Amino acid sequence: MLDISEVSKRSGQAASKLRYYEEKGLIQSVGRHGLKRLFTKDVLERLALISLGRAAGFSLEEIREMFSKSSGLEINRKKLLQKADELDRKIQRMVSIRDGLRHTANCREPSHMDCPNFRRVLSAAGRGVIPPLEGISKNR
Amino acid sequence: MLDISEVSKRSGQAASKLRYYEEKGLIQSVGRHGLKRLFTKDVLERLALISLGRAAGFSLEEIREMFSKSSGLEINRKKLLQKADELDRKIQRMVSIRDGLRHTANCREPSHMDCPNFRRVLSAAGRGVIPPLEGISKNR
DNA sequence: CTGCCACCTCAAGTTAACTTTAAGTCAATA
DNA sequence: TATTGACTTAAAGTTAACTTGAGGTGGCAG
Repeated sequence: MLDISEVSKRSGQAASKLRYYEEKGLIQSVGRHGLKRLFTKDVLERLALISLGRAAGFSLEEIREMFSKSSGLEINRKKLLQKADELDRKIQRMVSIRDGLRHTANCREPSHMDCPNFRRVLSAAGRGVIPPLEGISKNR
Repeated sequence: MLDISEVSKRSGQAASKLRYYEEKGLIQSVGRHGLKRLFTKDVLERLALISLGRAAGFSLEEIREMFSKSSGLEINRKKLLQKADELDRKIQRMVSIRDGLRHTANCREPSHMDCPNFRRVLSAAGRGVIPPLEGISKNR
């Protein structure tokens, strides 16, 4: 059993964050000693996974979905694979954007918008990034 | 010359966002017609670049730095390439994380933390993600 | 000239993900 | 037993990136 400061130390996460995560249902404490929360050490694994997800740009809510209405530590493997695929798509877009930045830095066209290369990259970057060439557009 | 609704239509960005961007120094209007802002059409290119940067996960402040204390449209090519490199590193991490998610979904180790594969992925994912194996750690 | 309406400004509201603060509790130590 | 100090809760504060709302202005169609 670990108290919150122990978990904080071992996970590198602020205690306030751990309480916040518990409040949001991302982790659970298994009991109390007086007022003080007690955690089992598998919370550390859970926290590692959460950090992994956060680093990948997923919201806490999305991460919560990755864990089953779980019998303990069980992870929802299907959701996990879904997220991996999602991440794959993100990566594709980031590659395009990276190439777009490099291109923009090097291209000497007077206006980037006239460069087909640049326009292609914008379109790969995703929704709302591409101004239509001339005229009508979805506005919100 | 374009008024704000024209820019909004062509860029697909809400007028409020355009005003906000101007306030933050990311775009400029070139004059007024009465109260109404007037933009030249190269603002569209600028906006495309901003969207590009946002889609890549850069903050408005970071994006602002990508533009020179600029003689007009000139882009700070050096900063642009820096950001591309930064993005490259982000991509590397995301690839690791994606692999980490896939691994976690498939690995049958009782505890992922005991799996060297998983630990390697965590460490690739970056700062603060890796709980030390046992004991002493940076806490904030 | 009058009034409309798209635009304006400035302030306040919104969301996510936390942190900070104030006031309280309680197990362990002296 | 009294004090200490790490922990507790609840509420409020913080930041980024916007949006929304209230109240104002001024070209231009009629």
